[in-house]
Amino acid sequence: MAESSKITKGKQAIEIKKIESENDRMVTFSKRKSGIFKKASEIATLTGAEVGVVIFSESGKPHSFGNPSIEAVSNRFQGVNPPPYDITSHFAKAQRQKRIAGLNQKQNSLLHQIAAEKDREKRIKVVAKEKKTQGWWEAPIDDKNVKQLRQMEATLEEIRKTVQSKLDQKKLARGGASSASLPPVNPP
Amino acid sequence: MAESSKITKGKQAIEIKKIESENDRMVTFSKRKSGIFKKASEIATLTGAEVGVVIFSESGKPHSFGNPSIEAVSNRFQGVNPPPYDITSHFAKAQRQKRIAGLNQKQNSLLHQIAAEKDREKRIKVVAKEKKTQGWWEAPIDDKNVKQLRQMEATLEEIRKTVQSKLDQKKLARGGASSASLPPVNPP
DNA sequence: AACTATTTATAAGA
DNA sequence: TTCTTATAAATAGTT
Repeated sequence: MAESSKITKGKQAIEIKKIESENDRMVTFSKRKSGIFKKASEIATLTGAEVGVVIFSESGKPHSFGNPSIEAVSNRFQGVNPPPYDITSHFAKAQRQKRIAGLNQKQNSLLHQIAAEKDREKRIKVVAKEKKTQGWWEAPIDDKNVKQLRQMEATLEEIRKTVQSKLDQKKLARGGASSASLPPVNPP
Repeated sequence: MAESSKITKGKQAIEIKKIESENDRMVTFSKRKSGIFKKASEIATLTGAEVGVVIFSESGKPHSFGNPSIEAVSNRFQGVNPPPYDITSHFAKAQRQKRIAGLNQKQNSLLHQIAAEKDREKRIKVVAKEKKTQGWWEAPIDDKNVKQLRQMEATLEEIRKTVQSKLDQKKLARGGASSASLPPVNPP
């Protein structure tokens, strides 16, 4: 057939090196992330393996996938994993009540900690800006630390939301592999 | 050409469900594991992401891949990623390496800890079934969130220490009205 | 482990 | 973001 009859060039081989265009980079990230998560899911199903994948996008946003692999690496960030255990017994119910109470405590604790960490981040920034006079005996501070803190905050925030959600529902529905990605957290 | 001239059937679509034959399962595991690691490597290079993958084969053996390294990714998650930039002082560099070495010694790779945790988890479940009078923090049977929270708390605590250390060194204690030290984390 | 014949993933484009 | 198309890449079945 004539070349001109082709609608698109279709997939072309690309060199495996950082994609220059930021937009293309993000598109590729999104597509390939899905691909990897799918593959991870498949190897788990096909071979009975347990899999955990964590990807920090360039912006520092965490994306993860975990197969039902009990808790292992499982969606610790997203917390979308449901416990498929029956809670029919009277005893189990009581047990659950206890746990919820515990989560409530932790909820408060988490909020407090998040706030505290954010406050510390600010102070780190200040210190970093004034580090001109830093002496050799002082531990260097750089932007990397701030970035890491943000990641931790984002992760914490996601877990917090999950916990909050459970508290709101007051129930642990089963469901399984919901979407692996989620609408992450507020950037600075 | 005649169909019979084909040497093999080539790749055939398969259903995504556990492969019955143990041998086939292992072969598939091996092939797909390689595929996933390759994909993980590529997304990291192409998009500048950081990736960590852990796969527990059916036999329980952990296989991991990480870019920059599985340790780096998991350490980053724990907030102790070594920041290798703009070092103005030769001595500061050494000093920091010291500190990082210390932290690394105290903290094992998160992902590998999880590997070890798998076994413990099973035992906990067994115990939980027999002793149903435990508190929620004792990880009763189906709670994944508690574990997540505890992990996060531990991580936070590490970051806190690091940050606190830096602040102390900076003598930037500031009338620190903000949160005191967050201590509890672990219930009696 | 190597080899095909196909299926699957995905780069480009819309 | 989601869909389509053409093609590159991965891999199931075989040797």
